[in-house]
Amino acid sequence: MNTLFQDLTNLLAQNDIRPSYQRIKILEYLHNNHTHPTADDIFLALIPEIPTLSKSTVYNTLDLFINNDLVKLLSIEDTEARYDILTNNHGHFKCMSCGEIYNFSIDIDSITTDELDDFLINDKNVYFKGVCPKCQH
Amino acid sequence: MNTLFQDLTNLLAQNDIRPSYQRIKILEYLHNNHTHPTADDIFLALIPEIPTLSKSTVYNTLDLFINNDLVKLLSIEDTEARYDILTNNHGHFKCMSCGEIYNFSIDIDSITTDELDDFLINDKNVYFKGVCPKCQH
DNA sequence: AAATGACATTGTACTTATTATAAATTTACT
DNA sequence: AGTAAATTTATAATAAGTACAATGTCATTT
Repeated sequence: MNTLFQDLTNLLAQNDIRPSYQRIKILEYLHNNHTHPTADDIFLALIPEIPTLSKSTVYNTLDLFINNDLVKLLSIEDTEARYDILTNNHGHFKCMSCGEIYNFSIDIDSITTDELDDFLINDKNVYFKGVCPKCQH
Repeated sequence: MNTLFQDLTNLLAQNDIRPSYQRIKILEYLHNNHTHPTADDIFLALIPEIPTLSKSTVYNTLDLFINNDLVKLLSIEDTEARYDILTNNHGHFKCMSCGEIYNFSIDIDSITTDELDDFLINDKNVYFKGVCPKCQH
């Protein structure tokens, strides 16, 4: 059958999150689309399959995933939040011309400073901005 | 007299920005307050001195400063934009408990990857999130 | 298997940061 | 001083996100 669906169901259960259809579908979308979607992107993508889906559910579910470290919130975009399923360390580059957000691999753990020795660090982000190759002419 | 006022006036003139009273005052506030203020913080701080000040002017002026590389836009905060007068390389730490944003020195130039060789990089940001010493108990 | 209570989803209304726009004011220049 | 351009202001519009109450769903107990 659909083993991804089953895997994601298990992943949710492992995190003590009741694997509702909406939650699995949202997680599945994030798993299949590493495009740093907005909440609205996710909503619009799923509405054909789940016509009753509410935006509140999308927001609630994303918050739930963030609090359980399944999903990471990106603040690279000024106007609206973007979401990224949690993967290995990587930075994000935003093209100021076309708006696309690219991943690039980087060892974020190695970025450190003894000025923060007394701080509890839960999350590290590296954001670059500029112009991507496609937009350089 | 007030030499800072004069210095900031000159700084604006050097960047081909007409040094209006509002612009100088907004720049002065950012110079004196490295607190990563929101547009509203700036507006509320200046309204006693400039009763006619409009929020549009604050937004317009901040955009102008950003486009002239006098001010940097921080996207560490999800809900509203924060502004930082341009200084040396440093990262930002946001305490998720009290919301305060701390600076820490870091050599951002040394963060690089050959994956972005063909990208034009204009801006690099390092954001950490966690709990500051004051809030750890 | 029905009842119960907890949890999840939905829809609506609301809040609020930001943007757009047009009018009014100020400034620079002839 | 008069005029055009730049700047500021005020208001209205946009849109992301939140709050909340009502509805629906699920799991467990009896």
